[in-house]
Amino acid sequence: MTTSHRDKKGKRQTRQKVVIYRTVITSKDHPTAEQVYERARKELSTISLATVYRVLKELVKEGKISEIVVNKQSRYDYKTEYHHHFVCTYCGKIFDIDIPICQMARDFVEGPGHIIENAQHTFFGKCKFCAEKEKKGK
Amino acid sequence: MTTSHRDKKGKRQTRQKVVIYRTVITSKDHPTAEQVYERARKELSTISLATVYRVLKELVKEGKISEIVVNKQSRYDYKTEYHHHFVCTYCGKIFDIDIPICQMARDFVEGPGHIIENAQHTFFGKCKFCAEKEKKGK
DNA sequence: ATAAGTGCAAAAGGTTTGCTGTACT
DNA sequence: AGTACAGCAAACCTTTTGCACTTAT
Repeated sequence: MTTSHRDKKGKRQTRQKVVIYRTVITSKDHPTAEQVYERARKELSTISLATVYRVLKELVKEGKISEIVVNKQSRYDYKTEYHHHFVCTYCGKIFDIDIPICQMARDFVEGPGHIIENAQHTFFGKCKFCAEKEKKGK
Repeated sequence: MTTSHRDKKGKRQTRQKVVIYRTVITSKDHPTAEQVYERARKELSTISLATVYRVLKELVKEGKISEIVVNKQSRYDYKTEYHHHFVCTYCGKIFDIDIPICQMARDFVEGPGHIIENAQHTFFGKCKFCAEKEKKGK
């Protein structure tokens, strides 16, 4: 029996998947699907946006990358451990807030009997850099 | 000087606004814009969806209602005090989790100098009722 | 009277999908 | 060989917008 490049579910290894995965893993700025597409295109110019969407969704389901939603738009994150985000509504940048979900919040959800499977905790506001820029501007 | 029904910004009081506001205030289930539209239509059948969208946005900006986003779709909430939400991914129901933002999380954001203006903290999972239903089903 | 607001239909923006052809195993 | 996958364009769904008409003040 030869070594198979196909996973348990019959998924195949394609050039597109490799490029998309590498693109996300090397992007530290929470890119949108469109941005992943633009970056992946530099390596594989014939790739299509539909494929990018399909592969991103597959990678998320497999737990290889994670997805966050900001302004009703998906963004992809090479970090898969849970963390919060801070979104600057002035410059658009997204900052990782590396803390787990607060235990009290968790208790308030699980206390009534709900089962947490996922969470998304996002803060919005003015980032340090935009705040400084504004101060100087005056 | 007569008492004006117009607020500071020259906003007028219309039947549409009154109906939409009342609809949200009396809806305890975090309705979508479409649901607000359907409900408002029972009182004012000629109202349009565009007006519902415009008025909801205005009410949110004025702080009279609040908006949460679930699955990239806006939902409206009569409660304006901050709270978290739990979304059941099995039945779609949304539950209020009445706790403020954890102080530690806040400190982790403000520590580096960011300024929090808003937040949205959502949990996803299986609600108490769906969990019970499943247990009985076996 | 006049400017804000409404309704309608079209457009926008992000994402998904059907189909046909391609390529991994 | 046979099935999973890719590319393309069309469809989708929610939300926004331009325009002409209406209405609150």
